[in-house]
Amino acid sequence: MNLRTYHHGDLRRALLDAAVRHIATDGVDALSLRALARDVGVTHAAPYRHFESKGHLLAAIAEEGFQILNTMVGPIFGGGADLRQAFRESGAIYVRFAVEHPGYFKVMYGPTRLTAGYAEGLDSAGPQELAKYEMLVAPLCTDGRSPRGVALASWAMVHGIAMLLVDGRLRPDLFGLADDDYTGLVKVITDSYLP
Amino acid sequence: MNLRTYHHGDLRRALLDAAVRHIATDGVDALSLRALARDVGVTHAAPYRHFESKGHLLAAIAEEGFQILNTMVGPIFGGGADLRQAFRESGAIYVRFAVEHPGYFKVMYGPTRLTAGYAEGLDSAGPQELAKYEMLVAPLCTDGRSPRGVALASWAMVHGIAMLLVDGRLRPDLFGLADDDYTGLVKVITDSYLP
DNA sequence: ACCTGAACACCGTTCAAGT
DNA sequence: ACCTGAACACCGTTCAAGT
Repeated sequence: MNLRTYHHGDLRRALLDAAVRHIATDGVDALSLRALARDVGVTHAAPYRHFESKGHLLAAIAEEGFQILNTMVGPIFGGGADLRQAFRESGAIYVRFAVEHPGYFKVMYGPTRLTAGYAEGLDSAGPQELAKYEMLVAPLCTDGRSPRGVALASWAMVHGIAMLLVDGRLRPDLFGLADDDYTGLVKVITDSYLP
Repeated sequence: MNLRTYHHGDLRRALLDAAVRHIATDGVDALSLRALARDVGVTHAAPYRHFESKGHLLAAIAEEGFQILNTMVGPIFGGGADLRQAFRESGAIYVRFAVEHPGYFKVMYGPTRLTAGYAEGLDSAGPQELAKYEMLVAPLCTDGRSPRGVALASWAMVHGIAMLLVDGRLRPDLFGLADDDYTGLVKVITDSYLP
């Protein structure tokens, strides 16, 4: 928040932070590079010294978001923790990330056209996550169910909840829960379905 | 597609159709009222005789979309059809609607800010669907599972699949299926989870 | 190396004026 | 009743010029 060091120093960082903040409240399609530049105290052309285009800025945000999500989910499966429990917890963390970092989530899982093609590997971000999930869940599938099917079903379920929450289309109080009790929401669905 | 009758006749209809077509291919945030007017062969100010704003245009599209979806899902649960089977089928239809009418789906389930506040009842479109689902699924919950939980879990799952497909983030060929075999994808998850 | 200022081709929206 | 044309305040992007 030290605005003075931003202008000379790390304009790139300042732009990324401001963008994430704007997107969290107003959505990604309302983002304006010019407004961003104004907020950071710089001319509307200055951002182009750090990002080739608006799309490249968004791609950089998506990349950071996936890194953050990975560092949140990674430790869950580490060590000798109960795999069944870890699997449930990973879903809650996915939703928690979405709700607590909507500025990242909306870019990561918005329309692919926003980010794909502007940075390496973002196009396959979905399939990659799915493959990871599949390997993790495989040991739980002792009853003949396909690991890939279970991975897809649980990813879709958790992703659906996250999307509906972030878009303001689902509120925990519909289930008699506190407004910020998204973990409770996740428990509602895991109690119905997850292995 | 009779362009001559559009100009005098039903500009409103022409604008809605053109918008759905544009959104299907380019996404909702790339939609331009001026480009729409150009496509239909009319001045950029003409749409304002039929819609108060871009938001009202989008809200009208969302309303139409929910009507279409309802007429597709409604008959599934009618009559004495097997409820279990109907429940599975309704999920496939939700996904089919999304994939075959992405121009509608992207507006209906895009950021609420796009449509909420521009037309009656759109704000609660999500919760309404959930309540309907809950009533339909209740008779299936003979094992003590909460109908609301089952409704949420299955809605989220199916919605997640639809979102990932429409955003181009999930392709059926990841599962050895044909590129347009979204029904197969739905079967993959129902075989893992649905009651 | 990094930022500015003017410029270009676009937007959404408004409004007087035309038929 | 419905559409036009000019106008306003915005965009994203480019580029010569400044330090």
